[in-house]
Amino acid sequence: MEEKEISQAVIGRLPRYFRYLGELKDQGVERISSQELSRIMHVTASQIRQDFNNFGGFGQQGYGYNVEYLYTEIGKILGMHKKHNLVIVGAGHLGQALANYMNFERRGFLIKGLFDQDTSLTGMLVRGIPVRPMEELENFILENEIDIGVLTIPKEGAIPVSKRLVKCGVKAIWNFAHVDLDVPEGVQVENVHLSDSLMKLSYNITRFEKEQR
Amino acid sequence: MEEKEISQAVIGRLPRYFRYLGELKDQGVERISSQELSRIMHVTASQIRQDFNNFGGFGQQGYGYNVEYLYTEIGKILGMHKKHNLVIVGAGHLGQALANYMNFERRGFLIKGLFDQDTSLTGMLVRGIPVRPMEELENFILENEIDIGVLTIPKEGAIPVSKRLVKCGVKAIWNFAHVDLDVPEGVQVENVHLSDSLMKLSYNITRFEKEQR
DNA sequence: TAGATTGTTAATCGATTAACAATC
DNA sequence: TAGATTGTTAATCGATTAACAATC
Repeated sequence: MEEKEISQAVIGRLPRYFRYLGELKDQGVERISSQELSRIMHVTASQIRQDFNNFGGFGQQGYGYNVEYLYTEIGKILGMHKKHNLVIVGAGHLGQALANYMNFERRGFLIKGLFDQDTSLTGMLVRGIPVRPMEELENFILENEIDIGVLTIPKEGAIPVSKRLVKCGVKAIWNFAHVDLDVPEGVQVENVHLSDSLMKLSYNITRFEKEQR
Repeated sequence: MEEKEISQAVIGRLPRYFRYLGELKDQGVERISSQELSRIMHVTASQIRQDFNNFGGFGQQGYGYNVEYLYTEIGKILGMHKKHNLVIVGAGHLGQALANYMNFERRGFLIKGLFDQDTSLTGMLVRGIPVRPMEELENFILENEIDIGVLTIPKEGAIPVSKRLVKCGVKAIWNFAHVDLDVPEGVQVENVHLSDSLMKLSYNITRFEKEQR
């Protein structure tokens, strides 16, 4: 059974489908056609059908898609039925903000540990999780079956820490540091470069003002 | 003089060029060829030349690109020479983390105000900026020439607040709330959906594990 | 059965890569 | 001038949209 490669363009749209289907489900909507979903989400019906069909036939001709079923299936594709154990490296403002964000826990992303180079923070509790010193990182990862490392440290420290994470076998890094990581094949990296996002915003503001003239 | 539309794919790459060129500049590198940059950034030289040529000829045949000049020009394209005034709506952990992040200020994104529905936070200082009650939002935006509204509130409140921001004439919204905003043409929106980003990570972990089997 | 809507193939569009003439 | 490398055109590739036969 050949597994075809799904493009990252499609993957990138799945969380949004998942969100809309969750909302429809909560509203008690039972079934939906690609056309109706198209109208709500402002994407073409054709794209919706193509996207879903990458994973097999979720719908039924003449009927549409069962909202609850589709929601569950997309959740499975995204791995939402699994639990992931996280450590956050960098207990500054951003690291603390992420540690405090309950919604990740609801989705199965469990924050198990918080680490910081600054030993004056050691022992501080963030939502009940104590900050630990960097020396304990390796042991903690191994003992707690950590999947995902979150980097919320300045760019200078990010590369060496990413190497330590990889060496302990984490499967993925969620990188908020403003630097590109170089990890071995098979270690997943998802970058959240906030300043890049602001720069795009800045560009688009200027572009629109130019268009008006 | 016809301004050609630049694709968002290109725009999305500009901040990364800007970052690498800044680093090269700091290292004292004077000139660089598309081929060399290609090797460093892991993109094709052809793409680099195509991207830059969207904005006119920055290079010189037989020589390459002057790093400092190219850095400055891309900065201008991104609007990095301009200042933007921001308000953050939602003074929770994430809002505070963003308010504390100095690097945005360095890039000309000046955080002028912080707002929160919870009046028990009113007056609290975050990096010297007092938290204000929501009633003051409109006047504050008008008086301080606010460009950009940042939404760091739960999704329930995001849409009404976005409408208030738009009504006061903000040019752009940086949206951290997990909901799609519906704004008039010309108002720029940049979404940072952190949980979507985590879901992609989760998908890619599972995908890789499947491939191995 | 008739109507609706999927699943899927074909057509189009846009983005990336390759090639090379222009030129420093 | 010869060598290097851009700017730009052409070729390729992939993603999106359109169309429609299959089927519930």
